[in-house]
Amino acid sequence: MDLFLYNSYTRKKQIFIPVKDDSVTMYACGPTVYGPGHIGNGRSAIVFDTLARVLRYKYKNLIYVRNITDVDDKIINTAKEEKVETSFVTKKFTEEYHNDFARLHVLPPDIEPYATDHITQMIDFIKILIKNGNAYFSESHVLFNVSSFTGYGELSGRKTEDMIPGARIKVASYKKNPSDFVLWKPSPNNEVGWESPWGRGRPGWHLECSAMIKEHLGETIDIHGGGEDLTFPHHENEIAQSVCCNDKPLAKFWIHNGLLRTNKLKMSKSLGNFILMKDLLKEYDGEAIRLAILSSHYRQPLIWSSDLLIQSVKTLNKLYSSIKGYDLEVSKDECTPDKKVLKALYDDLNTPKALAEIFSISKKISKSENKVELTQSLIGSANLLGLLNFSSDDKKFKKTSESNIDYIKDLIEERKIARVKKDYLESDRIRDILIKLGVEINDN
RNA sequence: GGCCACUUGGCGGAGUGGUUACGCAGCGGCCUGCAAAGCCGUGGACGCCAGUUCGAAUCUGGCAGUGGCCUCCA
Repeated sequence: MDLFLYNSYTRKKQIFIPVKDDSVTMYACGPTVYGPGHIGNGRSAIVFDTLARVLRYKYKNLIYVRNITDVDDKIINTAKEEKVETSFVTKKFTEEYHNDFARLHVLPPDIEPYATDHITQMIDFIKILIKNGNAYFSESHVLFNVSSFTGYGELSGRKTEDMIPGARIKVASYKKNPSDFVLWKPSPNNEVGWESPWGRGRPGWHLECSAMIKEHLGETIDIHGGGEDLTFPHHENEIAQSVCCNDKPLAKFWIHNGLLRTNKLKMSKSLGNFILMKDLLKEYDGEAIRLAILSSHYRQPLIWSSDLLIQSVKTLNKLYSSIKGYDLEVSKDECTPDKKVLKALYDDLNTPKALAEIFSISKKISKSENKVELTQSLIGSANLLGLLNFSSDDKKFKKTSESNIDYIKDLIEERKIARVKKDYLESDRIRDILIKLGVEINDN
């Protein structure tokens, strides 16, 4: 079965054929660790994790790289405000991201490079760009000369002359051209920095990805991904740097996930309308959040709401109850994905369609003679989406906070006694309380 | 101003030139002390206006609305 993916670069759905037959390379832009992650960061991680799972299923080898940006002005500013070292900030939030992602059942990437571990590679990268005439030194900065690269703007579909220079950020004096971007910038002695041929300084944002891709995956990779908002300028600049440095295309496929919205507006740190992963995870299980994200196609904008989450919790409970008992008879490696589910996923990661097929298997189980077989197919399919990670005996998918558990257990016990006494008035009263606490009662 | 998306039932959300998507919620039934779950059944939709066509929610054009990007962002 062929895999099709929508390539942002060509704006078409195309058949995916890796550069090397059995080995696939994928790079996704990871977070800048200057603050806690919001659910938009989570969407991106979940989308590329799901794609990685599908690629791993189809191909023998996948090398999936997701970076950590641990040098950046925002990190420096946070450290200043909190009066701590930048390494304290980056360590703290890297850990938070790792925790949040794990609870969303996002598997760790094969390689997770840190920008600060690749300063040498970045300096070498700049040297080549200067030598090739694509970069210049000006007022302690090294800048990429956009006019030296004819392919500039092809990914994002824009021309430099269409853009309004300084529309949001005023044009710096050291730039020859408003579109030029920083490869290296000076650092004062009291800020994080590294020695370089251009003085003590630090790299510009876009450079790390180009340098780390080259280091870990090679000059041309199969898939480069990230949020839609990174298309311009970040990915456009990566292409410019890498193509000019290596004289080869950077990536065969560009994959971008759509942005999350709250009400009408995109969720973003700058607008302040974001929902933190860690806050959401206090109230909902990660699997329900993951289901909520995958219930929409990855390229579509998704309006985030509590209704969506409540629906996901219910749906997940139904899936678990359909395999209740049967899942204990199967081992994970006997579980292979259903053909129709695979077909949906191979069609540009159509997770809503894949979920519809999963529901259809789930519905069949109770009526079927081959309950175990269908359970295997259901679990195998759901696992490919990072769902149904627990056994049906675990109650982890319920929307219940840890602190309530003892109280809930007591209530359930009291209700049992009331029912034995046939005091149904009392048992119904307790059930109402439990329902309000988000606990569903299943008497059989 | 330039460029790019999107618009499907109460809500979420796929897909297709003619036939049930699916999920949640609703309604009717079986089951149950009553519920829930499960099972059976069921109503309800394709932004607006033209065009192409035997037939358009699907293709084409126009319009409207919503959103994104134009050097912070996933």
